[in-house]
Amino acid sequence: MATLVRARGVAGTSGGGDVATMVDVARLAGVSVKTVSNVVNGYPHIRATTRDRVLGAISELGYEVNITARSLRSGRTGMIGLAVPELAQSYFAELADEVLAAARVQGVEVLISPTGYTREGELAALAGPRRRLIDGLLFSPVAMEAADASLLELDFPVVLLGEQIFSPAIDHVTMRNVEGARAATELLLDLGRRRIAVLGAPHENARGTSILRFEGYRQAFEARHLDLDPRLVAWTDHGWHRVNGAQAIAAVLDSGAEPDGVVAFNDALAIGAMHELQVRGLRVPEDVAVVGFDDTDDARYTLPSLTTVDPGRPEIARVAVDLLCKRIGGEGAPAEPVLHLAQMRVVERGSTPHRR
Amino acid sequence: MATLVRARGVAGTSGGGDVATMVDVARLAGVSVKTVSNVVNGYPHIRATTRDRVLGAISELGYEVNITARSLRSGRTGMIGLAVPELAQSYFAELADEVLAAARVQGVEVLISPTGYTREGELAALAGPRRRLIDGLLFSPVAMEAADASLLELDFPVVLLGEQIFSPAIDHVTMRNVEGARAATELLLDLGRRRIAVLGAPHENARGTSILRFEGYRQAFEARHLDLDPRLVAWTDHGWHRVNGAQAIAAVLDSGAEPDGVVAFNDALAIGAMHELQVRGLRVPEDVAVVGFDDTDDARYTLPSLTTVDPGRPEIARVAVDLLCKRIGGEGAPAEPVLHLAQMRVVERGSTPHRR
DNA sequence: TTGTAGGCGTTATCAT
DNA sequence: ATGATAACGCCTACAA
Repeated sequence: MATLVRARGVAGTSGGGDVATMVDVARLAGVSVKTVSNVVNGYPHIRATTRDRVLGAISELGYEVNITARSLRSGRTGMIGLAVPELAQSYFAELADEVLAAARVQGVEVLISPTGYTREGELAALAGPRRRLIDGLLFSPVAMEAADASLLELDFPVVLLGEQIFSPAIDHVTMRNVEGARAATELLLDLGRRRIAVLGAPHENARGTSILRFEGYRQAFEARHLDLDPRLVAWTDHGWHRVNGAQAIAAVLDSGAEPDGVVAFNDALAIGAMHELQVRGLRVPEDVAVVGFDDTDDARYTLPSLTTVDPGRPEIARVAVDLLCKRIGGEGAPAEPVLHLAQMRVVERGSTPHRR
Repeated sequence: MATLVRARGVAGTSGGGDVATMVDVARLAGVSVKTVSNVVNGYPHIRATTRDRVLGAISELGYEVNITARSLRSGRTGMIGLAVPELAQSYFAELADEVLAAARVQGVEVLISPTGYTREGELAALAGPRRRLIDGLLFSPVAMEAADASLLELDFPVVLLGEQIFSPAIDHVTMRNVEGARAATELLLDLGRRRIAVLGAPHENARGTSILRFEGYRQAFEARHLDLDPRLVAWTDHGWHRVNGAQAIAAVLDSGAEPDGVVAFNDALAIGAMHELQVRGLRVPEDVAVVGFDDTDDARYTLPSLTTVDPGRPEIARVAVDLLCKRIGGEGAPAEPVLHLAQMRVVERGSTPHRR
């Protein structure tokens, strides 16, 4: 029927401000739509002259493929999700930058969902209309409970970035939490410190990260047959921000525990604690040596600069994105679920004295 | 024709792991597809019993509307872009969190593109396939040149967040740069400081932000008939990170200029500078008072805590998202291009002595 | 108030 | 190596 011909096709012009489609390109190049599609998608068996004609028409019309139409047809959106608590926490901001860079290499876009440290926020990242926008999800849960683990078995690939080991059936890419916290604690023990406060310890609603890092702290003491002083163990009520670190070390100091070292479970806690120590007239590292965790950029420019555990964040981002893309593509993906632990190392700076 | 009936329709089952479509819902509810669409989109004139039947079928099948198909049909994706240099810079990370929150209120998704402080990165955010994924763009350019301004006149809405006033034809939502820098400088002058270094001053490839904030610094001196010492004016080669602040103040100190105050054009520069000052044995604020710009969370937990200019970031995010959504919807949008300057204020902390 | 018939721009199938 | 045609799932006319 004549009505099948589109209006701007009838007019025979390129349509002015209108956006060119494959039909327009095909008409200008004198080929079929399928051939244009083949050229656009790099299909190999195309005569060079044909390809040149098509490419000429494409650049003449300023044609760009309509990703929405491709998505509808192919069932893939070319986007992956990144669900993290908030970007204002440097660790997640830097992780997001690295995920975005790795995604660019893979040719996929990233849709970031802040989950706000809440269970509801995390469940919303898994369900809802957002799920239809992405082909897979990088998920860093901190508030979900073990009982929610079954929700992770979705009809599309999920790679967990956090430390919550919910299920051996799901891919995890994460850091050596136990080893990192143990190495941080051992650094202080090597320096002769014995009254080492720990900030971010697990309490009732413990997060996986907290449990694992505390285990590293505990192991370091146990290996040397030293006892833990419960007054030196501080947990935080509302997250691991700087303010929580300041409050936590204040509670330790007020208890009369007189710490000579601090292991903080992230850099923000360490920075807050260092601030509070210095405000109270204690010298870092002479009176109290401090070690953080995450090696965020913040840690380089405190005074003194902060000794911290580098968890291998770029490696985590790259491995996780590559793995997720393989799962989505279905090619080259390992048959078994992956548990990848990134390379870890302690970065010694001014908040701990030099080791001899 | 019989071939139009889909395979799983013939089978008459719900299709197991298959995803339900409007056709499935319509069949189960015994209504037409159009009616399902009406219910989903909140069309008012529907009989209550019909709506209930449809809603029942929707929940029974676990149906969710296919956003991709809706996008193809409607020509909108329901996503907006946010193009900023990098998330690792706290200002942009906190801005991104606030944009995401405002977008959630508006019911749109946000696609973040890091532009890496490069002209190519910024042009890529405007062109390329990414453009087809979003209905509008929040754009914070720092490297584009005035000659590129015409590229901003796209076939879809753009709201500029940066300070580059390229064209009066484009919506801008930004901060009071001149007033903020002037207020910061005047605070130091009020305290009796006269040798006030400025970090982040414009040089050849000047960014708009730098030019505007330097103008504020200049005005404060001019208003008091004081001269500028060029040795106190420091620009940075590679961005406004902490390391650049440390290098810039080092250059000032090495010139023998002996500053008693510092105005840094963002908090990262201020933190780097404060670090370098203290490493060299200078006391903040006694010997050198320091003021930053941006009121990032970083500024609260330096030692001393950092006096800074709060540029009204949450207001910027909210106003920009709301304006962009209005432009996209075409309803309630102002006829003229908007220039919105957010409320600004100086937050006094420990890096400047108390004013009497 | 509800139903029917395209078509949004792309890719897959099948044919040539 | 290339072409014709049918979906992908939804929404807008128009019809009833």
